[in-house]
Amino acid sequence: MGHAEALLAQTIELMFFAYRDFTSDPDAILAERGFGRAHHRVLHFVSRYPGLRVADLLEILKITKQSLARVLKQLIEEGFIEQRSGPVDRRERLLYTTEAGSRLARKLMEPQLERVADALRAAASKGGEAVEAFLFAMIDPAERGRVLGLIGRSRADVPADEDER
Amino acid sequence: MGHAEALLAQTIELMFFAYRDFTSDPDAILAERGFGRAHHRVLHFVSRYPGLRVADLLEILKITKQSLARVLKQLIEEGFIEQRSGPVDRRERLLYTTEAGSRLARKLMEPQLERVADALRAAASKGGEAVEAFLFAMIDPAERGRVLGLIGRSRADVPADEDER
DNA sequence: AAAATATGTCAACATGGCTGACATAAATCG
DNA sequence: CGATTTATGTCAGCCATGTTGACATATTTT
Repeated sequence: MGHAEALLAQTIELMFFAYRDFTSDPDAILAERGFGRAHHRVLHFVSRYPGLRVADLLEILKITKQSLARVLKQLIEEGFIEQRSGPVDRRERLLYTTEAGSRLARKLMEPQLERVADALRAAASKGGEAVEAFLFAMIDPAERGRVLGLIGRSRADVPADEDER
Repeated sequence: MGHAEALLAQTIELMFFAYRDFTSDPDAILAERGFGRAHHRVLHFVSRYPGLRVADLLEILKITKQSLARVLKQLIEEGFIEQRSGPVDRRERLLYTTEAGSRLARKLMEPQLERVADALRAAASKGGEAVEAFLFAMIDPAERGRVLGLIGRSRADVPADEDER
């Protein structure tokens, strides 16, 4: 594996780690309510884009109607999302969050906002290295040493000045 | 939601889209062999970090021993990964890819390498906007219009000059 | 010799993907 | 108008992959 490719492979791994930790905060909150990550995704997009149709959600999430129906049904039954018929095309069911839904969506997004804000701040000054710095900073602070330790095992040119910020 | 926060929320969504598509290429290859994403993760890390212990994998993947054992067992039985006892501590089982395992890991990584390389190229010149450009470029080209269309619905300051590269 | 550690294994369960078939209502087309 | 297409819902059932908790074994450490 060449030098350039090793850098790319590292970025692949940073993607994994960043996403792993990016989802961990909301997961913890969801578990308290008996919801899962699938509920979060639906609630998030409906909250951010009110009036979304079922078909829109299917395209966004890239899941099947059945998978979506399961979680959407629960969110509706438990009063987090409500539907209205499309004013022009009455076959469409437009999705909106209820007051409770908005609150939960907000609560779930909060730790992610903070994580992303921190990561962007860490990446801002870095110019060309902005991306790696960003993804690295997305990883739990407590986990960064471990990730560096692992990544450092395969190669030399790790952003070692980046640790434990 | 303030202006700055809307930008952050967009980045959260880009993280989702980028990861969604980042995993889609290997998923398709894995499906042919009856493997899933979990197999990929194990194979990838063992391939990149030969001699990894089971405990290391557990920490990296943040899954339980049982979840790991299931897929690891299959990878070993089907001849993609082999174990050797630790030379110093014989309780440890050090994991290595076989020749077939290396080939598969390589094949799975290839589309991701390409995607990341493209995305980094797209982000390189962008300075402060490097991160968004990177994540955006991680999304399937065919999907970018849809994502822009969606994201454009909530806000104005979208990187609209970024589309269909 | 006892305790701690690394790993494996079992049973059981939950979530969230999937397929394929079929139903309904509404819109659109010829 | 009648036929077709579209948007959505729903059912049964399957599979992958996450979970817990208990327990077994070999090996190392104390």
